[in-house]
Amino acid sequence: MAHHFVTIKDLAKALNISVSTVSRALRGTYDVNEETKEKVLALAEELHYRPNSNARGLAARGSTRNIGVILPFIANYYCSTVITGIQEVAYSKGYNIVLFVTNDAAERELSIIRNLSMSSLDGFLISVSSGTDPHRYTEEIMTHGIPVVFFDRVPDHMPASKVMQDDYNGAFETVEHLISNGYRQIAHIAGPRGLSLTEQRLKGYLAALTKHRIPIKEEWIIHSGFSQECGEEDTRLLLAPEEQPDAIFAVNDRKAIGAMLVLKDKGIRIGQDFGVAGFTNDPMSAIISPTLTTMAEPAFDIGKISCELLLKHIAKKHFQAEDVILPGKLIIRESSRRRKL
Amino acid sequence: MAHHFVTIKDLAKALNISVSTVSRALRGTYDVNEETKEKVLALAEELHYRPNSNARGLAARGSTRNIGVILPFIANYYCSTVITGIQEVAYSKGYNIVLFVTNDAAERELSIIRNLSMSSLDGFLISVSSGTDPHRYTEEIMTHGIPVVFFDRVPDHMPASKVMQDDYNGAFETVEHLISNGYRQIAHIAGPRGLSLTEQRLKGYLAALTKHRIPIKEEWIIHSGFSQECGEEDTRLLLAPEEQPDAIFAVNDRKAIGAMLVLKDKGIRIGQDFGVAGFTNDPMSAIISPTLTTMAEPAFDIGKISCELLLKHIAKKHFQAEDVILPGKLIIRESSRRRKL
DNA sequence: GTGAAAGCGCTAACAC
DNA sequence: GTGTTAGCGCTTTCAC
Repeated sequence: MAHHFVTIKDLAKALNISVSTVSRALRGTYDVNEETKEKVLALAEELHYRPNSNARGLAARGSTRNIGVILPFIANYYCSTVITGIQEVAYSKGYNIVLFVTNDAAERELSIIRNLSMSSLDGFLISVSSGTDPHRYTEEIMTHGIPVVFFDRVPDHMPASKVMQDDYNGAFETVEHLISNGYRQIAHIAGPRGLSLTEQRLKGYLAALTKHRIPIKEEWIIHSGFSQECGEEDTRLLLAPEEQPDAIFAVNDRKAIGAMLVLKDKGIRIGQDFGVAGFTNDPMSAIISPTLTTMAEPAFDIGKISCELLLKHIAKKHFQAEDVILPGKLIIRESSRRRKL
Repeated sequence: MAHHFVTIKDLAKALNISVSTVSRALRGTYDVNEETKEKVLALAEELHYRPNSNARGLAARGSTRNIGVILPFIANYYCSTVITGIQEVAYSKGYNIVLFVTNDAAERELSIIRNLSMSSLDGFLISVSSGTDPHRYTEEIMTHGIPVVFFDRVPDHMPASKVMQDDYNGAFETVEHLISNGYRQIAHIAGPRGLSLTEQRLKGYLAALTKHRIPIKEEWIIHSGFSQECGEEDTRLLLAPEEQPDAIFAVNDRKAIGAMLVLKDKGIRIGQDFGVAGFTNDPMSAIISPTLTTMAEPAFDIGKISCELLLKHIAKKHFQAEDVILPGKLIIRESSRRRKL
């Protein structure tokens, strides 16, 4: 399979000029005769010349046009939409994306990072896994001076750019919406502890209750994973005691849907008797019946902007870390529309 | 940013041996003194040595440990699950995946392939886009002798390995299930023409009708895209004329869900009055009410097996193209359970 | 404006 | 079993 690709040497030989001129012409460096340049480009086109990115990356630590994306999952609406956004920008700028999935496991995440061939990647887009010790990143990646942008699940106290949705205000607005629709006993089924996203949404929830002078009940705040099953379990726990909530604000739509399934199973009328609101705007939320009120996250834009920011960092050697916070949008649906009281 | 990574030269110098010995020790070639080998490995570990994959790929056309994955979308259940399967195998074998998304547009697909730096990828996993001319692939990729495995959306008459679900039998079984539950006027909302997946599911549908001596009505077979909106449109078209079907077999779950939304909107009782069945087993199908009967596709396994096959091809120079067809599993839910007649 | 040549980090003959 | 050396394809001084 020792197939020979066209190289700049081939072009140089055919045109009877030197490889360096070909190289310069190909990359559009200015001090090249317009005429030779065009000849080179034409021949390259004709012969289907493709630069060898290994050689390019190797020579003088040049750009490899590859960026690494490290995230916990891909098989869910939010993550795959973020990647679509990343991909859109990367494609338009001629970058390839190299995908690493951690399965939300800290060890796997670390092993991936440890075994990374940094030299072949120009930068990283990272969404950290749940139990991660983010300071490992400083050690492992950032000491190499490779640009990193964190998105969605960002670590605290990290001198790197971050792109995220407005978790705090999103939660605040959603809970306030529940309150304004007459629900008072609002529980929160939260994400895993230690994730800033979990913390911020919890804070938003607490702030909304406080603002409306609704007492906070610790036992109505349950931390667990992000899955639908976790949502189901949390909800069963909430419904077990004598005193029950009359609404649930879930950290994401999958958990909200889990909650709804349990509520429906118990014959509780969602909307009328019990309010439910989620976070994400997963297409499922518009399919389930009753439809689910949710704080829509700008997933595509998170991906797009993260990638743009990273590319900016890659372009200029000494960049300033930047934080970008994108607003969400409350989508009001049936699950929170209490019948006139 | 001119950061210096540890190289084999550094290791060689520190150990006072030659680079070739280091190189051999690192890759576990056998004719190396056990003792020196261990010393090298220990030092490499200590100094956090990482092989430079550019150099590796460049030198003697060695393996780059990168595989390219080209597919139409990622933001849906099926595709993202396939990628998860691919990723699982790639990770365990030390391969990276480089992702290319065509947005199901033939021009973009072609442009991606045209601009690929083949030299940095050891092989390709491809699911073709809708309007594609698959013979372009022969020309563009396969002439280079790079291993390719097609999955899910595979082109016909291509001398390459293919991994797919059993579309024909899956459709056949699903339609037969509808028939056995008393539905007789079964329409098919199909995928875009020209895709083997579309053709096979259509053939399965036709075969089931034929077997049960149910006349085929051309006007009850509608081709369009794969989206939920397409499902809605197709269904409106089907319900417009005087004579209407009493069941719909959809090429995928998103279209089936689109159909259900229209049916529900018209007050038609799904299950009792009208049967619906899909294909995929998207989690949505278990969420929608009534729940959707569907032919579950082995998405994760499609990814896993495709990747294993590709890696096998990469390992042995002269491989035989292989076809793998994975069975689906009918998941019977409420949308096809006709009340006792 | 262009060419010659060095070298990026690694592998694979080829010697010994 | 180990060292020497010649590239892989490209970029980039440094001459001219």
